[in-house]
Amino acid sequence: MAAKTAEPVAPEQACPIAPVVDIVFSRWTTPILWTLHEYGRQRFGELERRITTITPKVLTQRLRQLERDGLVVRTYHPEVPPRVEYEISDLGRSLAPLFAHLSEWAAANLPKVEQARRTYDARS
Amino acid sequence: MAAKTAEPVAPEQACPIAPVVDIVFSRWTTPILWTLHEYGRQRFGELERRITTITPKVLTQRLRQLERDGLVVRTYHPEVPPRVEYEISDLGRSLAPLFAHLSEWAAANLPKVEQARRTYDARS
DNA sequence: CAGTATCCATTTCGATACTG
DNA sequence: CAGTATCGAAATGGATACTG
Repeated sequence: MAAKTAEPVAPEQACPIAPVVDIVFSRWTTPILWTLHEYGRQRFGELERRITTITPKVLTQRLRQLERDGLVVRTYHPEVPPRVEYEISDLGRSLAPLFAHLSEWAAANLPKVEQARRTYDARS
Repeated sequence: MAAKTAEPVAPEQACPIAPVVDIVFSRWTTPILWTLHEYGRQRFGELERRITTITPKVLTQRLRQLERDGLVVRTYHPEVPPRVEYEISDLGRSLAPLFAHLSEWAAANLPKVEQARRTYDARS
């Protein structure tokens, strides 16, 4: 908090949480993780139906990313027709308290954000 | 967690934290909030130098958004040359515990994510 | 100093069609 | 069923130059 002169730092170092934000809060990841946490192990099509506005292409991309990061486990059953199941991993589940914390902040403060927006939009 | 049949819900409703994610974790917001929290009230140019890779255009856009959402306070001093100061608001400061929580998760689990990536990239 | 304006590159997205 | 391929639209971002 001291008023030092501005000393440049690497973009990621300017914010220690930047890396985790990229992993956990990139587009579509929270709806996917939330759905997997809420409804348990499920198939590609179920996810697709529950997250109504996502397209299969994007859903695949995001699931691959989450799988690569170890937050989601993909299980392929070589049957005909093929069956694939996705579930949240232990690592993914470890985010639950964080998401709960976020929910609490939202409940307490989202109305304030909305009020701030109304005030801002009203002036000017 | 029950295995109901997939019932479509609105995209935001598929994930209750989606709205707050948009507000708090959209691009550049965490580096900006972090810098304001870390170094206190400061001018546009200081922010620009500390967050080395951001351009003035984008910095302005994000600061406006944060101001509108009530997370940042902008103070204009009508002098010559003009002086503008930005500081984090009480609402913005209320995110500190959440960011700390995120830091803790990162410290404990980022290595696991990196390991998962190495494993994933090694196969296939 | 604190931005704007403009132009352009890149990424991301959605729609659609197709396949093992 | 669980994706992939392809295309084009759109949002976003960066570089640069300029201004009250």
